[in-house]
Amino acid sequence: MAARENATILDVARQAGVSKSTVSLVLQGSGLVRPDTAVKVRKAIEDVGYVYNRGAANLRKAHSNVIGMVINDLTNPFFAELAVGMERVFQSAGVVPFIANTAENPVRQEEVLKSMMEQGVAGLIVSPARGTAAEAFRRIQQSGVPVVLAMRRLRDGRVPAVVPDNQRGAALAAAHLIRKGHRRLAFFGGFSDMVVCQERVDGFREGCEANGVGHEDITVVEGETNRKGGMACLDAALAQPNPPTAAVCFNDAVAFGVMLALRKRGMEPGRDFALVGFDDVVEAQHYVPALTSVAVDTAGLGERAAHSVLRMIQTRTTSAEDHVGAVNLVVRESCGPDLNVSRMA
Amino acid sequence: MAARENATILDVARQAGVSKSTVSLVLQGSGLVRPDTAVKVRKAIEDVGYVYNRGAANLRKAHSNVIGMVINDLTNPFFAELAVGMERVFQSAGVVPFIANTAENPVRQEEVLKSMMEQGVAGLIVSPARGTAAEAFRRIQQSGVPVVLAMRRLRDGRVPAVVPDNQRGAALAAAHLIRKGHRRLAFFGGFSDMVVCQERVDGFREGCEANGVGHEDITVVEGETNRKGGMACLDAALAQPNPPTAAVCFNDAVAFGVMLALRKRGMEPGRDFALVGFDDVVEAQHYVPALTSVAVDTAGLGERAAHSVLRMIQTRTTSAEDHVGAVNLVVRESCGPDLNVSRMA
DNA sequence: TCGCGGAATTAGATCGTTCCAAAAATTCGG
DNA sequence: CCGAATTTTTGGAACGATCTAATTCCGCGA
Repeated sequence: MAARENATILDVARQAGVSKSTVSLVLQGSGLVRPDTAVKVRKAIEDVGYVYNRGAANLRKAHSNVIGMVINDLTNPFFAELAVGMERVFQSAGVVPFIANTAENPVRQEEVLKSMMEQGVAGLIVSPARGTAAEAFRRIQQSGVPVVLAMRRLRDGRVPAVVPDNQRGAALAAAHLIRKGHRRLAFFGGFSDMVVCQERVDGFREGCEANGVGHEDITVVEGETNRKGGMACLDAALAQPNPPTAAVCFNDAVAFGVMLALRKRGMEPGRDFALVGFDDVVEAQHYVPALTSVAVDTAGLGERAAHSVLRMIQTRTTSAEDHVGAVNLVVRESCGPDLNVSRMA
Repeated sequence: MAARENATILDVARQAGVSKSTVSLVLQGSGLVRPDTAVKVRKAIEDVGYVYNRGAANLRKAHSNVIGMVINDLTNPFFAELAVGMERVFQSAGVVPFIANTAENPVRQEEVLKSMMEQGVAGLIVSPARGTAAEAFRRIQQSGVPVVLAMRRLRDGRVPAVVPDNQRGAALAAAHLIRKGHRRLAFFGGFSDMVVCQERVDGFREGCEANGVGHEDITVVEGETNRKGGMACLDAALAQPNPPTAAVCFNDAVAFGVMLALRKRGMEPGRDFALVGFDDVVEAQHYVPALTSVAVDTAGLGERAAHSVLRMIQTRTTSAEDHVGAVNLVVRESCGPDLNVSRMA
């Protein structure tokens, strides 16, 4: 009755008048125990206020029911959404996801990963911090814990990843801007040491070339992948002799930053400068003007990643296929109406 | 050398040529072991690729180094920020925070809490889902695990909470609108069964009365605490015979929703309808028009809550003082210029 | 050389669970 | 009513750490 300080399986056994083994059996829902005994045990569990000690259990069990989600920036709604997608899958698999934030800091990430390993996670989903070396995961994989990267790939591709089709997305965006009549384009945000960024820039270049915009009319401005970075990019780009009239942004946050910077200069996004974002976060459709963006189905990718780890855990392997998610351009208002038609490709 | 499948303290001991006890001592940084032995052991740890098994350790240790953070809506940037504030504190205390999301669902919350308890958390910080009963925490507190509520208080105040001064915040907001010349005010969003909401509505009423706006000129519209809820609230309010000209919103998300709904009707936020938000999320300053909002120092509250749990863990108590954080009104553009003084209510 | 005291190390019990093999209880056919 | 077959239940040995008390080292003064 009176919930003891820390009741164990033994206390439950005593209370129910059975052996600890029987209690254990009931706990894992084994069909071996007679129904009325099970009922008795469950009642005893209630009565003594027993809480299962997973730590002790994991000592014997092959693997735990926790999966670690290590995310590089929880404050970006984009990643929060990714997390939510994964949670959905895990929940129905009886797995508990523990989320941790690395704040884009590789050192912190190292600590967090260590912690998760110590905690005995069955698998890991990681959206790696900028500057993460593949090395960081070798150890983990070696000890048999499956790792799946989400949203960001590593240069050394030994770690399976679930990512959107960055290249195609950026190409679509570039093509759209050119179709609108723009001839001098820029890519804003990200750093060349991030694989995602490289992919997007590559796609952007590809989209430009394919539509008749040459190397000399392209500017790539590196910068942080948040609002502040976006503002800086715009300033840098407009300071050039022959400034671009439109930009594909590394992500929506950068695009929002660019909008801000434009307004600050008395320019109107969409009319005086065209913008395409990337990720299509919820905010994109609510901004004024609504942001044209490359939609990547974040939650879907999250689910996919979750399924991947689950399968890897089951099959006891640490390798898996990469998965590249489809993207599509959601056209809204941030690229304005078509520029005049007199221009030819 | 070759990292074994799962090296234990014993393997390390063997490798270093000492006993497991010595290794254990080194692991917890005891000064009892001779420095060169410690070095030898640490090398062995590296060599065999040992990972500490916290589950096993917790079996003997008084309490673990994990603290659970249970959050009701991770996709709200507001809560993400709260989480980040807490993490900062925990990190420097050598504690690892595990975050879980309840998606505002009490059932899910129950599961998550159970999981955390099973995992042997040393403490919990919870931003409770709507409709949480104090009952949910009785068990947990009884078994000696400290719980601190963040941002939301429960009706039955047995659980210590760290919350902003909701009442004062709402009063400030109301006063501001009245000072701007508004005479018919509304409160948008939230439900009367949430304590936070009650507090804010109370403060709103108080602010109105104190500034000469009477009961009959006040409308309170309940609704979800997100964009969608905000849109619904505006529609409901404007459908009234003598509609309000300004509103205090339950939070910024609601305010953003109201802005959207206004635009949809061809009305301009700030000019045709004044708005004050609550929470002052980062987006608030970036919207057009920038949102006037009640700033609550989210990260600060997070830190405060974190410190609270830490202290409770140390002193082995499950009770603590509530803490009410200061608020202040950040005036931006969403309330427009002062209305002209000639008009009367 | 011996004994002594403090520093460093260690054996062994223990934490709360799972799993195995074996024991006990039950069912059933003859 | 017996024994075989089957269903339930159970004791005891793990799992990988910590902790306590005991043991071994080591330098040093007598």
